Amino acid sequence: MDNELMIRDQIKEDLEKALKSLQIEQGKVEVSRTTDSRNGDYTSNVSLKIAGKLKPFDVSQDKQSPMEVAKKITDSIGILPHIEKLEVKEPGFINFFVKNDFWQDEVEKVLKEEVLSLGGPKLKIIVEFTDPNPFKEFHIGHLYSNIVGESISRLLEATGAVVKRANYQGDIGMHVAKTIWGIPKLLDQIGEKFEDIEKKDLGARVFFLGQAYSLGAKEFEASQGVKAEIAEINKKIFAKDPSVLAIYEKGKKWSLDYFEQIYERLGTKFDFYYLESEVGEVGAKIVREFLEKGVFIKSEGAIVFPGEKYGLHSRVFINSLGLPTYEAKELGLAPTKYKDFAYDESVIVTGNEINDYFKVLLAALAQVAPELAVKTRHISHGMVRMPGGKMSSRLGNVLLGEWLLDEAKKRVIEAFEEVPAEVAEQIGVGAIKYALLKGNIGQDVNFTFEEAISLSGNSGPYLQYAYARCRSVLAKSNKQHAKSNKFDLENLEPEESALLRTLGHFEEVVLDAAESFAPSALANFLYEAAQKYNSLYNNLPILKAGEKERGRRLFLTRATADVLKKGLSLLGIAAPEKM
RNA sequence: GCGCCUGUAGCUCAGCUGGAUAGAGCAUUCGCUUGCGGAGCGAAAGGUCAGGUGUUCGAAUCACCUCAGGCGCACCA
Repeated sequence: MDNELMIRDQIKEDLEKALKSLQIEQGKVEVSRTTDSRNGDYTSNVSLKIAGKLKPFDVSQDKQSPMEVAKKITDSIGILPHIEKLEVKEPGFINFFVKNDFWQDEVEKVLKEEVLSLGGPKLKIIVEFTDPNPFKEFHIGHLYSNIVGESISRLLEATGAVVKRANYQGDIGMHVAKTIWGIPKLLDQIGEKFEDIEKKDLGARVFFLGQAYSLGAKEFEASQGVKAEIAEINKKIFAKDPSVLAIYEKGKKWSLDYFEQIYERLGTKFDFYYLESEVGEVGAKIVREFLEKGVFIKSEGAIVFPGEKYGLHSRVFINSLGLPTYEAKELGLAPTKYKDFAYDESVIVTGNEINDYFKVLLAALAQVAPELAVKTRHISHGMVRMPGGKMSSRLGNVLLGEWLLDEAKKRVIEAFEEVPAEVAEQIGVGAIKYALLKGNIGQDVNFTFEEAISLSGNSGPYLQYAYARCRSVLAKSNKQHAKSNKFDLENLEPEESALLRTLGHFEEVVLDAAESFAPSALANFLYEAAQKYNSLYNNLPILKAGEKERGRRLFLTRATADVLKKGLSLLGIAAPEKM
């Protein structure tokens, strides 16, 4: 998009101008998309809002009627370039009907762009997401975080921002100590030696670590003695004690290599990796420095941030052993990121179970680095729930991210006939991504394979199928027709008009989705577009239509394919040509 | 106990910076193929927007209360 305003904003400006010329004071004018095409393309409720506050033009009345105000406004607006007609409707809405050729131009603009670019400010934004922990499982929560973070990153890029992806991995802390404590115990239980484990493939090795963690975590809670042993191991890990170092380094590498395999499947490439072991000391230093300034206080041998002062709760930043907790590490992470990339905005995507914790953290950050705190934005997502109960890595009944991907692919292969493995992967991963992104990210998702894959309806495969169908129609068309853009826009069939208008809103929807960090807004828009195309496809001939209609419908087919492909890509979903 | 989030059709969810007749998908019932991919399309049926009070010309949307569920509340992350 060039510097031109979006039509919605143009209408807004026109309304504001009209109000000014009528000498009506009104701060914000709202213009929104209509839900019913009979009411035009855009509507404003401005006269309803202001009528009650205005002095009557006519002294015989004690109030302005919204209808009258709306009429005065529309008279004052006059004729606008892209507007077919203006209408005032009870009880006082002003409806704008946009010309067909404007929508055609909008759609063509999108078609011309290789990559969608809304030409917004080139903000520097760092987006942190996924954040799995070495020595623990990569579970479906991490998968969700990755899918949300990747989509948000792509949406922000589309607006013109320069986005860097960051991944923060907890390679040090109590969970690591629990795993390392659990390793020899687990080896005993299964009657194997560490050397045996080393010979296994990567997935099996990482699975072993997860089991060891689960064992350690269980015993940690069950026994005071074990608790002390694990705390001791934790101290040794921080001190890089030779008795634990070798196994620590090996386990860490296994985990990180394994995570990398999953990122590749998901289509994420991180620009920065941060490890807790690296930012821990930075954070601890900050805490000690601000302990003297009174931001932090000592309590029961630990250093805590007194959150109650800010209407929150207190949290430990440095524990009584002198080791930084996650909180202190996170405090060190903010300036470390900034050193790598002087961001305008820092977005952190996590599960919503740590919302309150994050508020405390941001309050602490506001004390030690206010300039960074104001740039930081926490986006949280809900839990992925599957029929069959809760998951907990502590109890060892966690659902692995890799399992979800494999299972989806397997089911795609079963359900589809003769689908190449590569396409099955794209459909499977796309199905999962779409299922997780089509709802509000802040809420929990009830995930079922049936809904995500095998059923029709609002699903990834439905959108991919619509795309593949468009490609198929285009492949069978005369190429010259498919490329000509000039055609008759008079007497559009309802299906054509509805589709053209929907597609024309693409950029507006992407912008809104990016601004509100809501991939679901885009997902639902794409579904609407696919539905409208399918409706046209089923009700009107395309290739066998008359000359005039064929050109027009092929253009719409091409535009639908393009919007679906670009839109799905912003959700991180591939669009196979055939499926 | 305190804090945050959630409650919309049988089920899963959109809609929430107040606006026009509350929308989809699944499931149920009926229909559409001598045509471009039927994994599709069309239609029917399905609602006390948890309940109550308030604010407003107008409330699913805002405020307050009640009920129900989820999550969190100091040395895990």
